Formats: sequence, C-alpha cells, structure tokens
Amino acid sequence: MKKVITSFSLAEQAYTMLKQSIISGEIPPGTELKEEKLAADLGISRTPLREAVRKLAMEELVVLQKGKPATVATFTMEESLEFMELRQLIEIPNLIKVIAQCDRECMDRLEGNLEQQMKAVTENDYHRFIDSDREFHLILASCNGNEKVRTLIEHVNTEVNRAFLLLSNTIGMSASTAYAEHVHIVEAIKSRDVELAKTAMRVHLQNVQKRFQTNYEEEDMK
Amino acid sequence: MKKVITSFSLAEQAYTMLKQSIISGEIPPGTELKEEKLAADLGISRTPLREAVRKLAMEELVVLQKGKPATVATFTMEESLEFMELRQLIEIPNLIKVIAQCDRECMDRLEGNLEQQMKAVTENDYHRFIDSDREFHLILASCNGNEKVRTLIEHVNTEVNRAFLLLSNTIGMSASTAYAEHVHIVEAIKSRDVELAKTAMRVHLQNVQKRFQTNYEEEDMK
DNA sequence: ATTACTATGATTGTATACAGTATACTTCAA
DNA sequence: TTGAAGTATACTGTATACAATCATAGTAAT
Repeated sequence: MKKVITSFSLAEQAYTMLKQSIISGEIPPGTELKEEKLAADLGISRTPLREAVRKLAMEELVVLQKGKPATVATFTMEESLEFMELRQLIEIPNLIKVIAQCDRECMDRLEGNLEQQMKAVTENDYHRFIDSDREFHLILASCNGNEKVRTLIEHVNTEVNRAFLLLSNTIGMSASTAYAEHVHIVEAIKSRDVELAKTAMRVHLQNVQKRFQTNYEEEDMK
Repeated sequence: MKKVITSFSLAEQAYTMLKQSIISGEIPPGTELKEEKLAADLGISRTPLREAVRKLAMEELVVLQKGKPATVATFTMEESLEFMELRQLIEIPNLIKVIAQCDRECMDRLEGNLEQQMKAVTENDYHRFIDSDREFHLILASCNGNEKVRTLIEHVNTEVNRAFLLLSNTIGMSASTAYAEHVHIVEAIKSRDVELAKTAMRVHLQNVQKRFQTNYEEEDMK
C-alpha cells in the first residue's frame, strides 16, 4: 500500500507558499527577498527558507546574485517570447500523441475544464480564467504518458501564465476568444482529426503570443 | 566591462564536483549520499553540501526521500526512453531554426567538433567520444537564439549521455556509426537542405535509441 | 523459531552563531 | 559642491549545535 505523507518539511511549505505568492503576483517581480525578514514573516529560520528560495531559483522564478539578496525574476519581452516559442515546439507534438491515446477519462476532464472556463468568462473573472487555462494545458500534458514531457509543459506554462497575470489589467477582454480557441482544440481531439488539431493548437498558441505582444506594448505606453 | 567572477561559493564548487562525479559514473546510481561523510570528504560543512545536493535533486540526478539519505538517481529503461523521445521532439525543430540562421562561426565549431569525434573513434576512446557527442548537440543547441531551448537540450542530453556512459562497456563499437550519422547532419546543414537535415537527425536519434535498447537488453542478460 | 517491542545509534531537519562581503553613509579635502 | 576614502551596517555564506525522525539490533513473549 502507498504510504500517506505525514507532514511537509518547513522548506517545502515555504517553497509552496512563496511560489504561489510569486505566481499570483502578490510578490511582484524585482522584489528583494531578504532572508532574515522573509523567514521571520513565515515564522521559520533562515535555513529552510534559503532552501525554498534556492529551489525557486532553479525554476527561474527568482534570480540569485552572489552576496546580494535574491530577487523575484523580472520579465523581458524576449524571454516571454522564448517560452512561447518553446511552448509551440512542445505542445503540438504532445497533442498528436494525446489524440492517439486519449481515453474517456481524459475527454471528460477536458470537457469539465471547458465548463470552468466558460463560467470564468461569463463572470468576467480573469484570474480564474487564467487558472482554468493553465489547467487545460496541464490536462493535455498529463494525457501524454511521457512524464518528462509533462513536467516540461507544466514548467513552460507556469512562466507564460505568470507573464499574462502581470498584464491582467489590460488583457481581460481576450478571455472569451481564448475560450473559443480551446473549444476548437477539444472538438478536433474528439473527432480524432490530427491535422485539424494541429492547426487549432498552432493558431491558438500564435494568437496567445499576438495578444501578449499587443498588450505588452500598450502597457509600455502608460 | 564585464566583471570577472572573483570566486565560487563552496556550494557551487561542491555542486560542480558532485555533478561531474555522477555524470562520469564515478559515483554509481543508487549510492547513498550521506551528508556528513560527503561534506567531510570535500572539506566543507553540511550546509553548502546540502545546497549542492538539493540542486542536483532539482535536475533529477539525485533523489530525495524525506528523512533518509539522498541517493544517486537510478535509471529505468522507460525513463531513458522518455528522455530520448523528448530529445527527438526538441532537436528536430531546433535543427530547422539552426539551418535558417547558422553562420560561419557555427559551421566552424561543428566541423572542428567532427574532427574531435573522428579522433576519438580512431583512438577507440569511447569516453572522449561521448564527450564530443555531447558537445556536438550542445553546439547545435547554442546556435538557436532561444536560450530556453538551449537549456532544455543541454539538460536532456546530460541525461541521455549518462545512460550511455553507464553502458559504455558493451556499447563501444557504435561510435563510428554515430560519427557517420553526425557527418550526414553537418553536410545537410552546410547545403541548407532542411528536409535532408530533418531526416538525418531523425534517423540519427532513432538509431541512438535502437543502440541503447539493444545494449540495455544485453546488459540485462549478464 | 518467529514476531512484536524497546532502546540505541545514525542521519536528516532546523535553528543559531559567526565570518565574509557588498552597500550606504559620513567625513574630509580639493 | 563634488569626489574619494574610510567606516558602519546590513546582508549573504558557512559552520556548528540541537531536535526530530528513521533504521537497527537486541530482547522478551508466544
């Protein structure tokens, strides 16, 4: 029988909390993470806190500089686009494989997720839409038996979503369009039409990129 | 002017040394990494050593289990194949981009590397051939402007090469074949023939996989 | 002989103290 | 007023001490 995990180490807990705070934008990019203060805030010592920060650094959510406080990673337009390019490289072959081996359970999860998205759109809850969007791509990734591919998609999506969240003021209106694109993808999977699915995914990811670029430039104007 | 790095932290040095030892097979898979002993061996305290081990864990070169000593990651056939599948997904699109923007310098590096490979083959130095092979793919990756793609290829190659090194007893004879395949790829790049290059790379990576599987099974027999 | 339990040692997880270094501020001279 | 040098401060890097937990061996009971 599989053992139940009894407790999480302080380092793990700190990692989870910090990661959530960074992804959600609660701790904005560029913030200096001073170990002593952060540790005190979380009610732990520097040792496990440091471990958490180092782990986040490996995921490129924070940046380390020898002898200086770690900072929450900032974005450049270029970096975000690099992630989006990588995403296109990886998600399209993934989709092909998913169509080949997607079962009833996988379809149910996708359709359930689409409902969530729809709800978020009608309620104009952009943050919840981004969460659903993230889950949509994660479901697709998890249908691929290849664990390494799954991990990679998860990581890339985290970065892309973070970029979007930080632009959420201006970008809200694109949710319904994105939703429609997701519907197309699911329909193509359902009909097991590989070419259609590839096109739908490519179009979607390219549109995501366009929306990002447009909004990034608007943000710059302000 | 670019600053010179004055010194590396003990944690970084420990990380580099351990990683090298693991990749080279000097510390075999399954070995328990007891913090106190390892730290003593390296002449440092547990704190920086732990940091190094944690970092290796993020790269999946070691496995952590709560409350127990970390162990050097073992391989399963499945995992190695997953990495090889991912490698095919990522290296072929990379190659397409490289052909589009590969300059004189890039070609020189590739051809210089081929000479190294040739030398290793004629001298029957399999370990050096694996090093050259690794560098071959890294050169290709670094010709892609996309830093994220480069990092990914580097990581995947580390894992694949580690798998091969651990089989190096039986697999030595395939080096000359691999070299020939590399030559084909470089020739295709030189003539900027995208389709030919794609085919050459696909053939190469599939052959790598076949060689791995064959040798893995032989290893099992023993 | 086998199983359950307890005690002991070994090893990780966490806190804290200390050392080294970068930054900010102050002071003094041009 | 500006610039440079020196000093103070605040922070990270590292070592060590302590607490919690896991593994092992030995013992007693069945």
